[in-house]
Formats: sequence, structure tokens, C-alpha cells
Amino acid sequence: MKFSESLKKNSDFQKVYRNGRSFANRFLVMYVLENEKNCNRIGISVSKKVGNSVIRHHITRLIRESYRLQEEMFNSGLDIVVIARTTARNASYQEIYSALSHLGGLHKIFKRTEN
RNA sequence: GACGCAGGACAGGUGAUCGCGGCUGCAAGUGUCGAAAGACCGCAGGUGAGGAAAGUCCGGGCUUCACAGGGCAGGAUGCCGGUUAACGGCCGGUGGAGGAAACUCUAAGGAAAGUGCAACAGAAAUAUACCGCCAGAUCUUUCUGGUAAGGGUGGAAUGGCAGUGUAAGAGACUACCGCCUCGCUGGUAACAGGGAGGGCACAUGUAAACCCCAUCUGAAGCAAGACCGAAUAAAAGCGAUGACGUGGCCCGCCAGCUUUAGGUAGGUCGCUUGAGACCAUUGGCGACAGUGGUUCUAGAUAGAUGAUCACCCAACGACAUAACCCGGCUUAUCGUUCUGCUAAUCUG
RNA sequence: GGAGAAGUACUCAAGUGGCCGAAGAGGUGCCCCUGCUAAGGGUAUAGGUCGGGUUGACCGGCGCGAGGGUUCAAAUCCCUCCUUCUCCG
Repeated sequence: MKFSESLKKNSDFQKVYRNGRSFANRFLVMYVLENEKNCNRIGISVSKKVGNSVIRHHITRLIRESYRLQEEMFNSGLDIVVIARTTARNASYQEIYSALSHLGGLHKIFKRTEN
């Protein structure tokens, strides 16, 4: 991805959970925290309760693809953690895509489209 | 033909756009990091999950640790023979159970080496007479003795059944069956067939109770392990270096420099050419083994296969994502398709 | 990825082949105590589900995570699955 790298360390995740703001909808939960960097860092977390390995990987790919296509709309300098809820098991790509953009709107982290 | 039985193959395909992990090559900079080597960014090509990758139930390779040799304990396996690197797997056979058959299932050694346990019921559970039957005695309704044919209890009660016999009975005796012992024949063997004898003793069941017998077995696991190695803390050394104790020196101490061990963060290796795959052929009923040829086919490290559109098809596909690697087993699974076999029932 | 442990009524749980018809505690219902509650005391209860039944009792079958097996008999012994939890950098 052009402007982003992935969030890897467990301590980074804990920092975002403790200090970040969160919004949720039917399929996803999103935590956001500002970092003092030029790029965004995104972490995707899918619990074992959601399903087996195939389902979890598939959900991860859907979220990453949705983020990739909307990447240029996001502000930079953010640590984002996206958590899939149990209801996301049977969700299609379109549902995930709209859920992600809905949460981005709630966080008000989209760039002004007028510019 | 339906139904049934056994064995095997496939696991959506094609095209377009965007995107991801290794690998190979190119490009060469006005880009970023770096002293440099180089790394990142860029372009192109090629490549990229399964039949179970799953469960982790067995076995092996590999690695580290332990170890003079041997045994005990513990664990595993358990009809016989073969196969294999090895196995609890597989193949072929034997016995037993099921089915009309094709065929399927089978932890299937020893209970006459010893110990334990067998609730309740029942007179009695491994040793015994409750009722009954019979004989004798007798105070005439009790006692003594014999008896496992009958009743009742129980999962299990003196081998079964028919006869002889007897007071009543009893392998007490006889035939058949079962059991045990010893030869014979066939078979590598499990075992099968048939013969002679015993005369039922040990008396039932349980070894997925302890145990006996035979065979095997050191422990842990790639988060194993090997190498490199910041930072911090530690030790040793250095003296025309600096500050302080001090006005000066020895010395001390702090800083500085060098070295050492340690092995954390992190990195590299282990890591994919292997008991490999495919084809042909030879031996074998088969599992499998031999020979020859061809071929190289993921290697990530928060962890790569997805999204959209169009077409095909009855079907948006079912179950499911390698993590050191192999051989099995078990479990999950929408369907499509091929080969062989059976003949109870139904249809033609 | 690897190594282990556990599963019993609503909850916590005892039960290591047969008196299990599954102990005990909490919980629940009723009564006493109190002006009313809490606490305390007493007492009762289905202890799940299916079938039968005189619809109060009561009787029978299946039930200890699920399914098989061994045994006369299984919560207990053996095998295969499922779920939950713990440890290893």
C-alpha cells in the first residue's frame, strides 16, 4: 500500500486500545489514535470466535482490500485498528466496504472532498 | 435398468482490470538511509496451499541433552506369515460374527501360575441341601443321613441330550456332541482333517482388574538448535588526557579509550533435492521391492491466493489455509465421473 | 506451531465398577419471627426429558459433553470426536 504500513507489535495495539477513540457498527469496530508520523499504520484483528482459519483470512483480505481502495481519502498520521465482529462471518465485500467508509465518516478522518 | 457392494480420479474453468509473498533479470538516479558494501523505492518475466494442509492419535528423519555395560520399574503392542526407515499402518491367510450375495466387521495370547472382585436376589457364588425326592428313627412332627433329576433366585448353579441303572439319584455306566491329553496327515505358521485314550478333577465369569508370557521402548521437541550481536549493567587494562580530593605528587574516584566474557532487543541459518514426483519395465496373488529414463514443484515470520466484471455449466460452489519434513490413522466434505462385482426384491 | 488439563441439576461441586433411585452447599417456594424489610429459624420442592396415569401422588424408559465398545452391570475402564482453559518466545 502506498501510504500505509501495517501495525505489528502487540504493545502498539495495546496503546491504541488504551488511548484511542472507538466507533462501531454492525460488522466492524474501529479504534483510531494519532501518531507523530507521516504515514498511516493499520492493524486488523479477527478473533478466533469469528470462525476458522479460512474465514478469518478471508475477512482480513476483505478489510485490507476495502482500505486499499479508500486509502487516499484518509488523513495521514493515524494508527488505525479494525476489529471484525462475529456478524462479519457471512458479510460480502460490499457490506465490508460500506461499513469501513461509514466508520471513517464517524471518526471524521476523511480529507475534505471539496478540496 | 433401479437398488446394493468394492476400488479409483477431479475438487470449478476461461478472459480483462486492480492488488499481495518469494525468485530471476533489468534499470541506473535529480530520490531516501548509509563511511562503504548494500538496502528501499521503479520496470519486466516467471512462480505461489490440500485431499484432507484439520485433529495431533501413532511411527520415523533431524537437533539438543543424558549415557561404561546390563537389568528393574514404567509405557506400548498382542491369531499367523509377510511388507517397510519405522509403525498401533498396509497386504495375504486362519478362527469368529453379520448378510440372499457381492462383501463387511473383528484389542482374536494365557482364567489347569497366583491374587482380587462378583452389588441385589438366592439355601448356597466356589463353596453349599431352602423346597422337593428317597431311606431310617420317632414323642407323629420333628430329627439324622443320602440325593444336583425337578422348582425357585441370578448374568453365571456341578457339561448338554437320550438311555441303562437306582430306595431316590448321580459320568456311576453307554452312544452322540462338547472339553482335556497323546500320536498321525496336510500346511512355513495360525489352523484344518481324522484317530486313540481320559471319564469331567482344575470345577463359573472377569485380564479395555492386578498379573503371566512374547516383542518393542532414554528424554524433549524447529518456540529444537547453531552463528552474529546493539543498548544497559559488569570485569580487566591504559596514562605526556580532563575534572575533583589538593598548592604539588603517590593514590583514590568520576569521565574517556581499549579489551574481555555474557548472549537480551534484533538479525542470519536451520528452510526445503526428498525413504521426492511422473513414465516404462522386471519379480511378487498383493502390500512392496529392483532397474532405466524424465523432471525440480511455495518457503512466509503479525505471517502472501483476494476484489470487481463478462461468459460456460444444473450449481455464487462443499469441507477447509503449508509454518521443519515425510509414512499412516481418524474425523469433516457440495457434487461430478470411471472401473469391476452381486442377484434377495422391483421394473422392462 | 508445540505441550498439557478439565467437562456431573440454575451455580459451586462430591462421587475411582454394583446399596447411584447421583451426596452436600448456594439458589427457589411456603410458614414463623417483625409495624414493614433484611438477617435468623422451620419446612417443602420439580430436582432434566419422553411415555403411561385416577392429572395429587405414583410407575417406567433415557439422561454425568457426544457417539461407539468391554462387562451380568459403566459417571467410573478402553477408543474416536466436540467444547473450554492453562503453559512454552
